[in-house]
Amino acid sequence: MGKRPTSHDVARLAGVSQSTVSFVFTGREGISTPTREKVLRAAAELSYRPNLAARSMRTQRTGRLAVVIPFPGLNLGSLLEGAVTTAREAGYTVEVVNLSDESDEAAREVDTLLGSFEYEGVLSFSPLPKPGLPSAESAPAFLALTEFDEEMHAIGAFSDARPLVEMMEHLVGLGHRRFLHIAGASDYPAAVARRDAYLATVERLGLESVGVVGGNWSGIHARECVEALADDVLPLAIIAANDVLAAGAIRAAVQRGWSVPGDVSVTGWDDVALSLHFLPSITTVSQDRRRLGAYSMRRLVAAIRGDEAPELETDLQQVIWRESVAPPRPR
Amino acid sequence: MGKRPTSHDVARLAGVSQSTVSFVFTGREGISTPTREKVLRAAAELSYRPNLAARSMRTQRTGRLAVVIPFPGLNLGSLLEGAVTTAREAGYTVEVVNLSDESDEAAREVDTLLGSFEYEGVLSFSPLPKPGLPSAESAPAFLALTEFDEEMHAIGAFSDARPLVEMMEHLVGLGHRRFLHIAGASDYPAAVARRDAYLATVERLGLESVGVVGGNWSGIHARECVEALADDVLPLAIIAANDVLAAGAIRAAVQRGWSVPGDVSVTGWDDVALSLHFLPSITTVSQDRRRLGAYSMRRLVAAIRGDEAPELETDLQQVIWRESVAPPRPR
DNA sequence: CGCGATTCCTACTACGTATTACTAAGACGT
DNA sequence: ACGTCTTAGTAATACGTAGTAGGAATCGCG
Repeated sequence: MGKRPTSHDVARLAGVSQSTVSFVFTGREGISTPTREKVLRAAAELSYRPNLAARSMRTQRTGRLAVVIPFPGLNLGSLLEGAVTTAREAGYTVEVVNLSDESDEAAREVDTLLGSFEYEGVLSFSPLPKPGLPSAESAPAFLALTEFDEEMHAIGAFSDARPLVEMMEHLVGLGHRRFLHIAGASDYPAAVARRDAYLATVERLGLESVGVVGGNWSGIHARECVEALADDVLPLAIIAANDVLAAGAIRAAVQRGWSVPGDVSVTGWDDVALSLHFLPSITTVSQDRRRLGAYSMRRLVAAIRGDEAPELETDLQQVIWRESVAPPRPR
Repeated sequence: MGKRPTSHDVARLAGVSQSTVSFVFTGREGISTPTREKVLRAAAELSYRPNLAARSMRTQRTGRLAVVIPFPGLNLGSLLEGAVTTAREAGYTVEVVNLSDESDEAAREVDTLLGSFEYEGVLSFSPLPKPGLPSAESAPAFLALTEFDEEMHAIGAFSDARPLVEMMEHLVGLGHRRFLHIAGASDYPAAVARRDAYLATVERLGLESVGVVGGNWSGIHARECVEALADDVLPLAIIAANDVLAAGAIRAAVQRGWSVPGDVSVTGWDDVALSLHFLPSITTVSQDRRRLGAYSMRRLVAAIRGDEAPELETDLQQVIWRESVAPPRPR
């Protein structure tokens, strides 16, 4: 069982020079069709594949990107899938990295990542420690999905809170006036964006806000927040940053004897698999995570190549109306 | 803003030869402490990092592993995280790959993956097309988490169905005699293992089985299966392969006017976030997915190095008893 | 003091590719 | 027939590292 074949082996078998083999594989012109086919046949016979390490050393390019995955294991699923597929189409391979949960340790890891020259770009699905960008000098192109870009636009539509506004306006249309927001962890820009959108909408429409509670992604905590509400708060519309928070809220409300959606309407976010089967099923925002991942990867690749950023896709999120929302029952 | 520093640059700055720098970084003995420190100081000043492409070309090793992620985006989360962390500790980087959803296309992709010499090992979290292993000659070490190994033991405890037996025995202890299994997709070994364990337990304890239904991971389908049950099937214990299936089953049961857990007890699997807040909360099997990922990666690394496989960890799964299970109500 | 053993370091080379500079051989126009 | 242009290929080289072979100085020991 010999060694891995090289372009020299292919050249010998095909009766040409190594340069010719290389030209065929890099697609350079000036190779006649018969020669090209001879080379390809020889390569197939030896099942030759270019040595990427050698190529990378020669071209000074790695063709590799890093993806930082979130620590709490926020459902990656199709997000990663979309990103990987897109990267491959662009000729890149994707490596997975995760950061320490200790903040300063993580900051150093990010620096190492950027300064390592191993990656042409880094895509982060995780909130990054504050001093993330600083040492990015001759560093690789960089994009953090969950961060805001220089124009303070949330990148990747992850943080696009417009569906929240749509839900609130709909609830107002149904007759709701009193709202509560259960927020997510504040180091997630998406959570901040939703909270801001909530406050702005309350202001704009002149609604009554019982408050903004929560501040992490814990369903238990959401329960406790609802348990702590005053008895006379009904009817109420609860805007949760998350399906988990929404589920906790619904459970607490039902256990207090409140009817959902009769007394309390609740909305979530993410369209988690169980939301559809919940009792009542949860009104939520579904995300096309695959396209979301693909979009952010396209954006990263464009940044690396110096192309202009691809247009922000707008229809990546969609409100799914379900049983947990209804007009407030007159008391 | 020059070029990336090389070991030659470090050597020049430290006043030693390039070999010495290399020796320092590969940890070879025979370098005096003062010299070592001189080199390290110079390296730090230039913020030198070894060029992995060059190293890989020299050593004929890539130090890279591939992870195949499942197509439907089965929750990866901490699974991937555990695997990546373990791989890094072992000195490997992890690349993510996903396969086409067309089966023969995917088979070719797997072959390419194994024959590419780019990876020292491949870990699959996804069911692989049938002819997965064949051309693995001088191919890299290989491990498919969701597959069975040569001894027909399910690898990685993913397919370890013992908690299912534990749940059934407990239900029998509560007084249950009549069972139903809602199975998962049969190309997932875990689903097959659970179904087999169900059938074996029914046989062993002499229980009445209403049947094995399902066959995919759809909660809607689970609903339909429960809706199709006869009226006189109560009391009943439903063993679902999944929390989603369990949720669908509960919803259908409640909508038929059956009490859960009064008339019907239900169990799931996975301890999805919403299960705790469901009404009733769902008895399920929690998995330490992080350790699961770490374990499978350890196993892969051991296979690559020719070490013997690490012992199968047994406490990776644990039954979580919740409200959806109770003694059958006398009718 | 002689001589092998040990310690510490250096010179040099191979790894497999992409690419630049070059050459040989036709094709073409006058 | 001669010079020029085009086409199709080859020879040679650099990329940055790890490791092999070797050399110089020091040490140990009788």
